[in-house]
Amino acid sequence: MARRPSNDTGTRPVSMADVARAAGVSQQTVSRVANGLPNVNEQTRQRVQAAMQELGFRPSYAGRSLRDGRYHSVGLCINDVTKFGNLSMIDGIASAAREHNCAITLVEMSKTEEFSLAEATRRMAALPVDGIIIGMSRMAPDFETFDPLPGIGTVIVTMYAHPRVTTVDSDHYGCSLLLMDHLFELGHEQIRYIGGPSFSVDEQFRRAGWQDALERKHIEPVEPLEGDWSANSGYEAGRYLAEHDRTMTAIYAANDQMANGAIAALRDSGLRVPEDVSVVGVDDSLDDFVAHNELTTVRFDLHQRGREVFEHAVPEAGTAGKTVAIRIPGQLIIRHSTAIPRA
Amino acid sequence: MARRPSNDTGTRPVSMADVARAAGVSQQTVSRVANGLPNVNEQTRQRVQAAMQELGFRPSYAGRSLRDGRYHSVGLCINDVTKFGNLSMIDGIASAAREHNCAITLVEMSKTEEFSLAEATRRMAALPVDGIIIGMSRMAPDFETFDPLPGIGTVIVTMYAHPRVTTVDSDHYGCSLLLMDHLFELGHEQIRYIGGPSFSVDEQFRRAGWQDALERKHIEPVEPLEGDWSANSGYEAGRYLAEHDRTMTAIYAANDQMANGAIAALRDSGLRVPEDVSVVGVDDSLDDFVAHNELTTVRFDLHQRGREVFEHAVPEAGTAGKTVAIRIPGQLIIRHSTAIPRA
DNA sequence: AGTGCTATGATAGACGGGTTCTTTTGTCTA
DNA sequence: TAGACAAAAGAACCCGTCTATCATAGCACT
Repeated sequence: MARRPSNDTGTRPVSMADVARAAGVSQQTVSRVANGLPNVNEQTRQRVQAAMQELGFRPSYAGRSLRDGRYHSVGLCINDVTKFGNLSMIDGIASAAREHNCAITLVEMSKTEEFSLAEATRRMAALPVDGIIIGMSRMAPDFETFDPLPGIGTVIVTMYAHPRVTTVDSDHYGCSLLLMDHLFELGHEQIRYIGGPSFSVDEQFRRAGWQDALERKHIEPVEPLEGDWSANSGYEAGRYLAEHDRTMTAIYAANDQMANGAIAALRDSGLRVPEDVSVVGVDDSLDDFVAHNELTTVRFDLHQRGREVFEHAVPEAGTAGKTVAIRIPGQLIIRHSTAIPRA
Repeated sequence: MARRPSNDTGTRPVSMADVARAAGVSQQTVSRVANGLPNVNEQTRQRVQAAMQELGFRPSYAGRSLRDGRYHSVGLCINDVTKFGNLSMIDGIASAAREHNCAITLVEMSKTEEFSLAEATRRMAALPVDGIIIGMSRMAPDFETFDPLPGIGTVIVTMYAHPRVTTVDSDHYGCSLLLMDHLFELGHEQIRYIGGPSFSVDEQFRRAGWQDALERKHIEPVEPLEGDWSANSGYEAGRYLAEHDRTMTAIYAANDQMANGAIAALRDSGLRVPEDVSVVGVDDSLDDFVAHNELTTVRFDLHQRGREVFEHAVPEAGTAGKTVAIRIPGQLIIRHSTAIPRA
């Protein structure tokens, strides 16, 4: 009648006690063998190992975790797995986790809707995790008021700083400054902006960087356009700009995909890139998809970000947790979509 | 001296007993409150909940799992997270997992090297998983001899069938037939092939489909080319074909990225697509990256695959596990990169 | 006073691995 | 033959949650 068969008939996993019974020894002798401890007779050891083999013994994760209070896994909570930003997050964290011999426990919240940090931590905390990582690609409704759970490391991946939680992100503000400086040095001043959807945190900071860079040079920023990160939306925006703005000399698209679309639109409108208009993007994400990628862009070190995120979420003993805000700078990659503006 | 402090000073997680002590009730009552069982006085309930709140109680995953023998997580073992095939796997499985209120425990093996199934299951079995999913994107050295661990559902995502393990995959052979039939109907016969790296299982089946389709029509397959899935490799191959093969009327590239590169190469060589040469790809992966995507391709239902994979790895009680091989057909998407061949 | 119900406590055990303490067994030496 | 000592193995208990009993108290309704 037991929910799980406690004798040898059913599907209950094989425990040390089962092995011990089969080998005719006590459970702790099995433990000694399993953990390679000394003081076991060689014959006994072999007998126990044979029993393990035969029964297909594997140590229970639950039992072990209960005992030593560690899970060897880090929780990652994001919304849409397929978005470039989130994908690169998984990738970077997977590397770092592997270095620490650690797994990732992944939870995808809604694909499209925002979620609260409280809800996210509540769900993650119920899972086997030694630390919690939350990708906040759009502003959470409770960001200001959020308090991390005590007793478990928490890191939010976002550009916004938080007084009580460590935040880590690629520098989505600084990347704009890098690109704008590059364009300024070439001599551009009329630089239009094609952004992602305005709810995106990355968008908010990339755009702020564009705007601040212009204002620092006392150039009035002209109406930014809003896309949806896709090449098609970049194309639409590029087409619009080609037809309505004859003074612009450069376009800053907030990601490479839109930049690629914008370039196609400019060329379809009879403008040359980079001779007539320079175009820059962000992410360095085109290589696999576009032959002879010529786009000037910013590349982020996603593995470094992954490492920082991981190590703050699962601090080594002693490193424990002041709240910090880490911004990892990108690297300007100059290709051939930028040039000195026409006279 | 205890490794974990057993009193109230240290960092030991808060247990039910702690809550009970704080609320002045028995551990039993805390359990009743935690699990929403009846027969608890409203005042008592509130007192207990207040204590939980204040102490930051969260039920121990280890304790609970140990008790009820379930982890509510499925293990996923793949090599390179960022490859399209693997990414789409994470995406599809994440959806299915969420529907079952389940997390994914992700382990990235080596980025580049193949791994044995025995090694993969060994690692996954040591984690909190109710089922094991292994993405075999290249042939494992021990595929033939592999035996799944008893007592835990195992699914391999691959086109190869296995006598003792359920395998699930998108139909990487059938997609070729769909595309070839489409080209045959238009009147093409000289159809060249640009494949991925030959160690790739997907490549092996896509290529076999191309070859069989031709042979069924008694057309001799002409030397397939090998790329690396990237647009640049597709460009190189396309350039080569444009210069060396004046009789071909169509190119089948084994993924969209290479197809996109091939189209660029053909156009750079003065050939029109689709008027002079038709081009098809697989995956329907260009939309975000290329404006006005015109590539005829095959789209796979990755969420259906994810669901099949998940449900065979973590069977509902009763559904338990005959070994099957499931191939999920793709869908032909006809755009404007294919046309009737020139006369 | 008896019956039935609700609210709670006390106690114990199952789950599986690991640690600590203790006991048994075996061998060597005085 | 007794004593010393080490190796081998066992017994007990802990980790935290949940459930299964049982016991007890309080209250209300007959």
